Amino acid sequence: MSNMGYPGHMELHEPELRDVPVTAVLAALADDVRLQIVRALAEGGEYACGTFEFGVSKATRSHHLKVLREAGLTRTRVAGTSRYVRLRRDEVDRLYPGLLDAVLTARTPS
Amino acid sequence: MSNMGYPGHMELHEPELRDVPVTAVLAALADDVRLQIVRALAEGGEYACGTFEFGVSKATRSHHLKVLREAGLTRTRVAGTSRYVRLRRDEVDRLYPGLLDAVLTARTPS
DNA sequence: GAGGTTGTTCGACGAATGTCGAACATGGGT
DNA sequence: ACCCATGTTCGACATTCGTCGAACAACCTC
Repeated sequence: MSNMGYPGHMELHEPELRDVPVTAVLAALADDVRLQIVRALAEGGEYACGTFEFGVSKATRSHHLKVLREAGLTRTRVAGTSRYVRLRRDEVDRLYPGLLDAVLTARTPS
Repeated sequence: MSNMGYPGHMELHEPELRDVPVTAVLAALADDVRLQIVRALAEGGEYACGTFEFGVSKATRSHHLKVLREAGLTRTRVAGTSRYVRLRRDEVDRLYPGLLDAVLTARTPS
């Protein structure tokens, strides 16, 4: 069992939320597809990336998940060929109280 | 000159906050210059547009104030050649409780 | 009215963003 | 080993965005 480094695969960039500019966090949430992803994640638990089928290609989906991750909003666990994403709810709520609640409960203006 | 139906002055577009998509509200706040403006406005009261000198030209400043206004975040009162802007704090707080507080109290991770 | 102040609008430009298909990488199954 | 499923990365492309100077419009004061 080699407990040494991880030569083969890239480490996932998951910054601390406090190191991310507020504008980056807001920009990450200011997209319809990403907001749908966040809403789905807010149900709780982990979701494989492939779960999110919102009318975009898998390349685009991967891009959006990267934006959310690098904004400090999600955490990703690698398991085999799949990656499981979950919302960093407690951390977001602690640093930005009310932000997620405000965004998630928003009604879409018909 | 005859009156050609051309309006004497454009009406300011100030939508109701509930008619603005959440993504538009978030996008309006996801900019450094606009965030500085909102922070200044959060002090309370009205501010003339020229008050905001944040290293951008007056054309850019006018653009940012338009974005904030059309996102339903600010209200503008015309008085002579000046325009006085104020934050629609109550309405924002009512529709998105915690949003402004979360954004305004954010520390810059510089 | 002339001139100055305040703010908006109009192109124009570069940068950033969302999107896709295709190629690639990795791991699981048979 | 081969194939397939899951995701990422790489151009490429169109669109949007932030920025500016210049022109314009409205207003106030002399």
